[in-house]
This record gives sequence, structure tokens and C-alpha cells, in this order.
Amino acid sequence: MAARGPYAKGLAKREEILEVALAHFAERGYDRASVREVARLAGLTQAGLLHHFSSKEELFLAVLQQRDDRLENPDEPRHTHSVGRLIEAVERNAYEPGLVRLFVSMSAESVESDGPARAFFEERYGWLRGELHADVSHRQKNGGFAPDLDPNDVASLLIAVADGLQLQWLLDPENVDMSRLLRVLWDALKRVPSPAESAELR
Amino acid sequence: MAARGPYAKGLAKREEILEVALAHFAERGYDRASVREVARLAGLTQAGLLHHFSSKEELFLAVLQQRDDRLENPDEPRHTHSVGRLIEAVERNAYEPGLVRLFVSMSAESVESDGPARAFFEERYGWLRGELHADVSHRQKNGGFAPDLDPNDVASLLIAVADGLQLQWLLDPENVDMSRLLRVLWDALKRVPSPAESAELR
DNA sequence: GTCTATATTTTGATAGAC
DNA sequence: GTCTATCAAAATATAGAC
Repeated sequence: MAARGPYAKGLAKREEILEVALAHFAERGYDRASVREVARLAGLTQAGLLHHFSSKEELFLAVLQQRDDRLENPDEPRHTHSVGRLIEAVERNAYEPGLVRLFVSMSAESVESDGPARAFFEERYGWLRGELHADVSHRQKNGGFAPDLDPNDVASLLIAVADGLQLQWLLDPENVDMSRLLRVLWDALKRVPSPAESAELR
Repeated sequence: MAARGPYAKGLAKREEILEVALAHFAERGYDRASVREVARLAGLTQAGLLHHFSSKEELFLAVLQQRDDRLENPDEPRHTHSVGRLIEAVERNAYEPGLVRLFVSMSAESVESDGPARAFFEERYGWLRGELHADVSHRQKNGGFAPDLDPNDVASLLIAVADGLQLQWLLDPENVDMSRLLRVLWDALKRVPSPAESAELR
């Protein structure tokens, strides 16, 4: 488990810093967070921390990247369970309010300025939309999903709901069940249009 | 149009300040925005502005409240067109990226700290959820909406999608059509479950 | 109502000793 | 790898003149 060699200590400290930095960024958001405070929480001075991460921005990006698990699950075939993995990820998030706060505030910040977060989130949304699109369109071919919906629209809606629910959940954790609501949406979207509705489309 | 009396000038300046403050907060977010810069844009010094709004927080809240139109439309019966009004509001927002940025970043910030924005958004979400709930449940009674969905769930999903789409739209305005997607969601949610699906529920 | 001037605080970052 | 010391640059807010 323990890494050996001349860098063992540095790496361990790096991990510790990332851990407390996540908590601090999550609690305060990027702007209000200070490198000094993260350092203090990690048992260092500000200058000591900046030996490991040479700027606030670098520290912040490292935190983001470490927690970006991308719903990976190498055991399952890609493209066929993305929706399920999204729901599972949302389920896990319900036990990590700090992480959710971080992503909410950072995604919001990413649209404000062309800062470090922007590229990260643009890339992330593109990737996620692609995964969900592949899943939905695969299900449509097999007849397990409403054939009249555009897979791109479905992907956008799923992502939007996941994001929007996080906000509601953070404001009122007791009364918002994120993964249940995501399933409600998914089940409703699956529905094949009734004959009457299909007729209306002509 | 012009107000008379001893306060006319003060009020006019107040309006002007609020206008440029909205733009500035929208562009920079609460933290990165500075009272100095708002003052400069309004043709004042910082101290001059603080005569009208005695703190940054007070200025910020005034901006939020002024732009919170609450989808009001006194002509229509309450409770029966909330969904339509939500869609219309989203449609209007597509022409005001600054306003959308403001609400996105402020709602994100509201969950970070118990600052001034928190109460505002909690109250706002509660109100909106109530409106949508009333609308959906009214439609269900008249047979115009899937009877098996919980109106509270539907309200949460609509709000979540509206919020989440704003984020995606800000990152990629060309390729995200907020109001169209909201309609896609609404049409899909309306669908009555097919007999086969109803059978599955037993 | 608006200004100038200033007090106070906080922050990110660097230099250099150990 | 971590520290002390320090710089330079913001920001909010206040005091008091006009």
C-alpha cells in the first residue's frame, strides 16, 4: 500500500492536502476558499502547501480531477448501462454533500469566467452526453424505449435533471430524493406514445 | 414618469445602480464582483454608491429582488397555467444570458453559506413548487395528465430541468434549446401509461 | 448626495533559511 | 519539504468635508 522511494512522503502529504482541500472548497466555494486555510487544515503553512501545488488554481483543478470518477465501471459493456450508472452515481452523491456542493458551485462558476473550471465542465458534459446518447439509442433499437424521442434530447434532460436535483437537494436534503426522482423521470420517458398520441402527430 | 419630491434624484440613481449592478454581478458572480466597479459603471465612487446601498450584500439582494418577477400574470387564473408560464419564462431567459448567469451562480452560492441568497432561494423554490403542483394536480383531475405520477415529483422534475438546462445553455448556447426541451419533457410526462405498463405495476 | 482619504483585513505569491 | 518573513494587490467599510 505505502509507496516507496524518495517521493513517498510527498505523495502522502499531497493526498492529505487534496482531502482537506475538497472539504474546504466544498464548504466555501472557490472564491471564498483560501489556500491559507487549506494549509492550516492540512497542518502546514501557506508556503508549505504551495510547494506541492504551486497555485490556488492548480490545487483546485487537482481536487476536481481526483473526484471525477466518470462513472467508470470496466466490468460492464460501455454504452449499454450509462443511465444506470448515472443513477448509481447520483445515489452515491447523496452521501457526500460536500462533493455535490463542490460540483454545483464549480459548474456555476465555470460559466462565469473562462477560468480553469470551464474547459473541465465543457469536456465533461460532452462526454456524458455521448455516453447517455449511445445508451438510449441502443435501447431504442431493441424496442425498450420510446421510439419518438431524440436520444440527444433525452441525454440533455437526464443531465439537466441530475444537476437541478442536486441544487434542490442541497437546499432541502430531507425532502428531495434525487435518485428516486431520476428513476421517475426515466420510467416516464421510456413510455411508448399511446395510439391516440401517435395519431395526434399526423 | 418622473417621480417628484425630494427623493426623485435618489430614486433615479438607485435604478441606474441596480441596472449596472445586475450586469456586473451577472458577468462576474457575487464574489468576483466589486462594489467599486459597479460604482464606476454607474458614474460614482464607491463611497457614493454606498450611500444608496450600505453594503455589498444589500446591493446584491436588491438586484435579486428586482428581477424576481415570479412569472406573474394577473390576467390568467392562478394554478392552471403555471407550467406554461414557466416555459415562457425560460423562453424569455434565452435572451438574457446575464440574468441567467446571475441566477445560476447565486443559487449555487446560496447552498454554500447561510448568506442572504439562501432564504431567497428556499422561499422561491417553495413557491414555485406549490404553483406547479397545483397546476399538475388540476390537470390530473380533468384527465389531461398521467394519473400515476405524483404532482410533487413532477414539480420537482420541472424545476430541476429548468435549472439544469440553464447551466448547459450557458456553456453551449448554440446547441441547447431550453424551452423546446422543457416542452419535450412536459409532453413525455403527460403520457398515460400503456395497458402493458399498468399491468407491470401489479 | 457625492467626494476624498483612510483604516482594516485578507489574499496569493515569492525569497531565502534550514 | 517546510518554515519565516514579506510583498503587492485587492477589497469592504467608515469618517468627515463640501
